[in-house]
Amino acid sequence: MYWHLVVFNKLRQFQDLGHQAILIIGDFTTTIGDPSGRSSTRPVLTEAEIRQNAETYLEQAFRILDKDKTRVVYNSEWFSKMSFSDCLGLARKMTVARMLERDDFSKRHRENVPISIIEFLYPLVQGYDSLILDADVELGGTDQLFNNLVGRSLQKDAGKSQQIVMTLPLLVGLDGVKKMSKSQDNYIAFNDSPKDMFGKIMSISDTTMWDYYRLLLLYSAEEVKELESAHPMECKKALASKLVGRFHGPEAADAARAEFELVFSKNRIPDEMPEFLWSAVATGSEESLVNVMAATGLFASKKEIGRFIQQGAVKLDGNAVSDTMLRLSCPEPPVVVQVGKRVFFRIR
RNA sequence: GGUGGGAUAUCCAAGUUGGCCAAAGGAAUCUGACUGUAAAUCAGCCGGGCGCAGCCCUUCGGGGGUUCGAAUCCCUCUCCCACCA
Repeated sequence: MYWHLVVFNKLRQFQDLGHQAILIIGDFTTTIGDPSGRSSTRPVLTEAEIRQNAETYLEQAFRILDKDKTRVVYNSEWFSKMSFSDCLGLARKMTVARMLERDDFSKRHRENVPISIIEFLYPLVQGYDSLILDADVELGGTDQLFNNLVGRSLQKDAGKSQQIVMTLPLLVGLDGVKKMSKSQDNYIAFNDSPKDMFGKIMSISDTTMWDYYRLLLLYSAEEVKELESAHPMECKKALASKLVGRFHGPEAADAARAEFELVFSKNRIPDEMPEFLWSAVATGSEESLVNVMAATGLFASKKEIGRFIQQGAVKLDGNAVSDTMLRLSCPEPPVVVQVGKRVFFRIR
């Protein structure tokens, strides 16, 4: 996910300056659930899901980080060995009053939204990571400030030198309002296809775009200012090209840009799209458009398809369809069905 | 431990003298218009099936019941909140 790029970028800078990075996989922590910024308790993931997540995470990380200067640790290494009395000993280090300093907790407490005790433990658990690893700098989003500071107290308590906490601005998601996160489904993934990635970036708002320039491409304030005099759309295309290029290479970026311009700026039909054989989507020589579309499995229901047609979102070879009862026969030559701005498929 | 309040669609939230409830309103998503797949604005849609101005099915925390008929009444279970202890 793109948000990670913000942290990875910073880590990479540290590496380039000769530091070693440690990535902590919170495989243990995940079983608790991070309360950050959410109003209800997070569902617990299974072990298999956690492992899978960790793998994709690392794969993404090493697109940016220097593998030789990175150490990967799993926090289950130390937490799974802890006894209950160890746990209580850790809990002793924190008071409820201090915990309620945390904005998220005090807010939920005020509004009578449940806070599970286990969530109170989370900052301690995370702080303990720093203690075990003798961290000297910890990076995180601004929403992690409290948790990271707990690491400092634990280190101080243990008579060790205290880590520096460096918080990084959160990345706004595609909606332009909430922070980018998986649960909000407003994210761009590192492994999104070039086409999707390009499209997602083009859909962000102009204000969000400058954040992306600064946080993802590390543009300085002056550089951004300079760009602001250009046409925003051009800036956005440039942003999209650069980012797609970073993950998929320059050729893919050029191709994605070319296709975007063809399809959305010139309203042309893209070259590549899913294809369905007539025999696979129809039962006889004639079939209703609704049934044919439903058979592709691209839509939630026939009701939805009916709505699309009524609203003029469906086009056959570029011509809008208005009749919900329209019947088709095996198309010759193949026909291109377009739904909305970005769904295309061909029937042959 | 006691008493009271609550659980409604993706989220928030009406509805609880039983029928007019597939369920008000808001938000989000989605579609159309305008555009630059930006923002703002306007309009529409917003459970599913049927050749569909109609009919049918599933839904109001879970299960059971009363009734011609239940989101609404009764029983029970689960979870949440508040006050008292």
